[in-house]
Amino acid sequence: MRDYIWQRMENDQGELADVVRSGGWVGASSTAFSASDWELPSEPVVFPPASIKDSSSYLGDPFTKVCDPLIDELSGIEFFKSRETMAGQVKMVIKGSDCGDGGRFIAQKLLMGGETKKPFDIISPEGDKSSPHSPVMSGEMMKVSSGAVGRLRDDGGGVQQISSSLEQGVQRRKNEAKKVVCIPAPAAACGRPGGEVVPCDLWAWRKYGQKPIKGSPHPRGYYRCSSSKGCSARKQVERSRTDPNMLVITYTYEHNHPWPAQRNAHAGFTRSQTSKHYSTRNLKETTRRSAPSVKQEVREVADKANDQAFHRRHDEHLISQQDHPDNFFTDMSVLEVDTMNLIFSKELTETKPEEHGDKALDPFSMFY
DNA sequence: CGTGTTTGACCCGCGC
DNA sequence: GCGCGGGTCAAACACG
Repeated sequence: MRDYIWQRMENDQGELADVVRSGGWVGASSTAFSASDWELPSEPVVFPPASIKDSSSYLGDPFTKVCDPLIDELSGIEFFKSRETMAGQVKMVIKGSDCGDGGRFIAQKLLMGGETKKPFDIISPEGDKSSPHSPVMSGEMMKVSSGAVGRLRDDGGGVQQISSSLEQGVQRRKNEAKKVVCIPAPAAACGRPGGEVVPCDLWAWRKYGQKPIKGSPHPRGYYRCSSSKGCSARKQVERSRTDPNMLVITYTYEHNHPWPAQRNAHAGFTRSQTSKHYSTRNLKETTRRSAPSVKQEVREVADKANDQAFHRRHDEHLISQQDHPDNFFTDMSVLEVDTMNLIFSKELTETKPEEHGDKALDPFSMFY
């Protein structure tokens, strides 16, 4: 069983940094918050690291109910957060990432916006009783910087109610809680100077602007969440100046609504992926298929495959719930990852059969 | 009609 | 105060 370990720390200046440790989290030093901090280890992390059992800062087994499990509504994968007494530190264990790319996907997914919550509410011992299906979102991991706390937007009228304080107004952009994700640029976007093929991240985004950036040959695209009216979540997409093959996605603000059960703006997804300028009509026709029906069908196929895989493993005595409940549990999570693989494979098969066929896809590829 | 993108104009923070 | 550069607005348009 392998897992990534995610750590968010606060440095001496009160700034938050996110660190992914490939060799254990204990003693990890905080770093400046930059795009590179979000890079995931090339190799999955074996959990628990050998050092962790001897660490006084390790508060318990995150794979037990000591920590509140958080369930990703879409994939069903459970995540666990481990708490730590030291102020300003939050640790998260991403469970069930058996394969490197699978874990990579999951970790990426965690960065994609979040439900609006008070900082660190989600890691209270009691959990979030009001939201039994609390999806794991980046916002829950993010401690909003001091300048952003209390600055709200009016969801109803759509009128932004940024503080009228001059001091806070000046700091509006300065103290914005941001998350930066670096991902490989979709192949289709390579060599395309005029725009980007924006990776899909399950939220619905609407592009509202694009600007050429000084010093960069590539423009920056501005997107806002279109899943919910009044949601202030934003993201910016641009190519890395140092590595044009990488996309730098910056998330600002947080989603003020749960993860959309159905991607209501699936049309947006398909249009962004199959821009009218760069796609064929056939591709657009296939992707226009209604999202709910596809998703339901995919889910059934995935569940069926999941059941078969489970019974096969069980029959082969690879796992035993009675003798090794923990192993049983973790293996189930692995199966859920497999399920996710099937889902994404199915979806892409629906849209691009000539490219993907029935081959199971790397779940990370759904960002393309 | 409701979703989206495009794009020029405008706003605003920030350095000088 | 001024100008630059980044971020946002909103009208026009595309699409099914």
